[in-house]
Parts: sequence; C-alpha cells; structure tokens
Amino acid sequence: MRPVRIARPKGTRDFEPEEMRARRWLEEFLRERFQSYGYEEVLTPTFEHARLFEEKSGEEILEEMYVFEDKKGRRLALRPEMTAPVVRMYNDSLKTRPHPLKLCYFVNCFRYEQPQRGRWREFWQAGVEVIGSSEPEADVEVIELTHGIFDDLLPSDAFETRVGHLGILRGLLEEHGIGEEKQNKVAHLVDKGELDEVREVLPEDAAERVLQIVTAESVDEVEEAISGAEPAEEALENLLTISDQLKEAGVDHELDFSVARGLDYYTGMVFEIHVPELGGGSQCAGGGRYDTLVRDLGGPDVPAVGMAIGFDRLLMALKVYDRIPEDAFEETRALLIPLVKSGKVWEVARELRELGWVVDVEVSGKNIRKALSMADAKGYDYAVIIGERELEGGYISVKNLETGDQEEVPLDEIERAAEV
RNA sequence: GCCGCGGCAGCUCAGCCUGGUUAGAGCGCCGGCCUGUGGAGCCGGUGGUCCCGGGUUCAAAUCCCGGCCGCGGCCCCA
Repeated sequence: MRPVRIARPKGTRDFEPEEMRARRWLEEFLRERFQSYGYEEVLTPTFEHARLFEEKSGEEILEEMYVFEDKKGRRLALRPEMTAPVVRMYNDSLKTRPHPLKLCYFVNCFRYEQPQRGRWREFWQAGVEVIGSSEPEADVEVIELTHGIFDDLLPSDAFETRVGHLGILRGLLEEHGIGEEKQNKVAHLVDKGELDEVREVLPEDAAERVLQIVTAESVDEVEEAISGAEPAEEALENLLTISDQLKEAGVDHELDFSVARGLDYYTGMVFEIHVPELGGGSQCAGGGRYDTLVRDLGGPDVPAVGMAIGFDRLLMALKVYDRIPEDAFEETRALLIPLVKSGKVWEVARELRELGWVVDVEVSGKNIRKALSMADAKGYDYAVIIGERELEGGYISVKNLETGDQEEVPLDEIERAAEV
C-alpha cells in the first residue's frame, strides 16, 4: 500500500507528555475543588440529538454546531456546551434526588469556528450546575466558587469578575409587551455592542430605556431607566442582593449591565471572568441563572444556576503567569538496566514499584553506557543495574544519577535503595 | 464568515525579492573514541513528496492562481 500522511483536523490539538502533565494537574485541582463544595461529577454522551441544543442555545451556537446524520438518519450533534446535556440528564434520571442538586463535569466540547489564540474546534470545559434553588445564595456560591479558583491560581490583578442580570433587560422588555424571542435578539445585539441596531428592532421608548441600562455607569441610572417596570426592579434588587453578599464574602467583582451572554437560556444573574492578558479570547469563565430551561426541556418547573470554566484558556493564563508547578507530580523515577536475561529483573522492578517508584525497565538491549545516557536524557533520578555480579551476590546496584553515587543494595533490604 | 502573516530535515530556521550544479545550518536522534557506568568533548552517520494541486518557463523551494493547514486579529464564545 502506498503510504499516506493524514493531518490533524483543523482546530484540534495533540497533547504531548509534558502538556498532559500540566493538564492532568489542573484537571485534578478543579475536580477536587468542585467536590470539596459538595458537587458530584457526572458525564453525558459526547453527542446528543441536535434538537437538544437547537431548542434553547441561541443562534450563534447553532451556526457553529457539528451536526451529522447517523446511519439511521438521526440528526445528532457533538455537544457545543454542557448545560443542556446536564439538564437533559436531570430530567431523565436525577429529578427525584434531594434538592438542590449540585453537579459538576469536565468534558470536551465542539464548535465549528475559525481557530485562533484561545479558540479551538475541540476544547474542554469544567463546570458546575446547581439545580433546584432560586435563592440568591445559590448564585453567590457559584460565583464565589469560580472566583476562588481564579484567585487561588492567578495573581489577583490578573483577572476581572463582571456580574450582570438579564432579568433587568427581560423584565423591562416584558413591560413593553416584547416576547422572549425578541428579548433574545436584543440581548445578542447588546452583547455584540450593536446598539444602533437595538433602535431599529424596538419601539423608540423601549429602545431608549434599554440603551440607558446598557450604558449606565451607576446603579442609580439603571434604577431611573427601569422605574415603574416591576419585574425589572425586582431583578435589579436581586442583583444587588447577590452583589452585597459577594462583597461580604470578599469576592472582588464589578457590576456590568451590558453582560448579556450568547446563550438564550439565561434568565437572571449572569457573570463572566476575564483574563485581559490573553487578548482576544480573554473570557475564561462564564455562567448564570437559567430558571426556565429545565421546564423548557420537558422537565419540572425547577430553577437553576451554573457556570463553565474554559479549561484551555485557564491553562493558558496559568502559563502566561508562570503558575504551573514544576513538581506537581513529584515522584522517584528509575531506569532498571538488565545486563542479563533473568526473571529476577521483573521481580525487582515490582518490589521497587511497591516502594512507590516509577520503574522503567530498559527493554531494547542497550549496553550500560547507552542505557545510562538515556536515563540521563529522560531526567531519571536513579539507575538500577542488574548483571551477573548482582545476581550472584544477591543485591542490586543503585546509582543516584544526580550525585553519581552508587551503592550495592541487598535484595532483602530493597527499601534502602531510596537512601542512595 | 471576513482580514493579515506564514508553511523547506523530528525541532528552530537560512535560501525565495533577482528562477539555473547534488537544497543548507544549528539542535535532536543513531554510532565511534569508551566490551559493567551517564551528563562534557571530538569525529562520523541519519536525515527532505521544499504543504497539496494547477499554471508560466528550456528550467520552479523561488514567479502566478486555487486549496489545505498553522499563527494573529475581527465577530462571537470557553
């Protein structure tokens, strides 16, 4: 057969061993953090029925979705995000558990976009969802949890937390008799900063009030813009309650009435965390309240709030700020060099591994010089030599590759190998 | 989807503007000096569909067109 070389698909990445170490380290950090708050990990299929996302995800996401037909003609999609699948799973099998339910996940997602810095077609999200509480405390916890992760991993001036509330906009538009679909459209325009367009879409009085909110520099201005529109006033109050609690909890943040977010299912508080140093793709986390999604996907009328961290972007930020620990996986690593063919080699390897060592057995027949050279190149801590002499004498030769010291360690005191 | 820059050895790149022997360098890898002792040094070797396709030409890594991929930006998002 003629050899062919197939390239990696556009927007995807290979991860080499060094990169995987850093990724595993961060993944474990996030998992442990989520679990320490009582969130339990779930996993859903990589693909779902396309309709799951088409119902409530919003136009932009749909245009970027990987949709395909399977052999039976079912329309499926690679998940572009994780909230809808978690809600689907909740409606399928979790809704009878004690509420509120706290769930977390770590998964790859797919979007057909033009790749650039911080943006890939396959990327990873780590997130949480709280299903079954409409109280501001739930919003506060989700923001506090997210903020705390960034605060522990990055310098405090490296990131910004912005909190807004879609209920203000939605509530106001509702007062003007404007339906959900148009609300979504306005939210998108606001998100894009296309404020002139807002005027074209809305009646003049509504448009004026929306623009006043979005460009507001103080809470007072917003209050003025929405006065008389009761749902919007309640939303603002809700946002201020959340903000006050965040302040008391020491969570540094700013209010931003233009945070709209591109997902149509958000109904209340919305927030984003940015790392400005990353440039274009600076948004590293985002989330908010979605009180109607569970019902809209055929489940009970249950409120929910959640967030997702852009895993790859967070890792990028950690690299920029040099915050990836070198010794994240501290372990003793040894090359076992057999100079004879003997089953004893495997026995010794096993015993050393029981001590917690990583033991790489040299299996390519290298002579001792070559083997030591390779152990050095791989950065190992020890070389363990087993030859004729060792077999006859009942010991192993353990060489510390950093100091160059070498000692004979009797087989029945093998734990002394670590002292060399 | 749009704009800009790029693609040559495993890696980083020179050569391209001004077409012309056998396409180079450094690093890496393999081996020797060195038959049971690494890192340094010296010597040698290994290395390439010059991204793909088409065009111009006596002749293309080099010029032109298209595509693919990468990087950066816009938009949006994570």
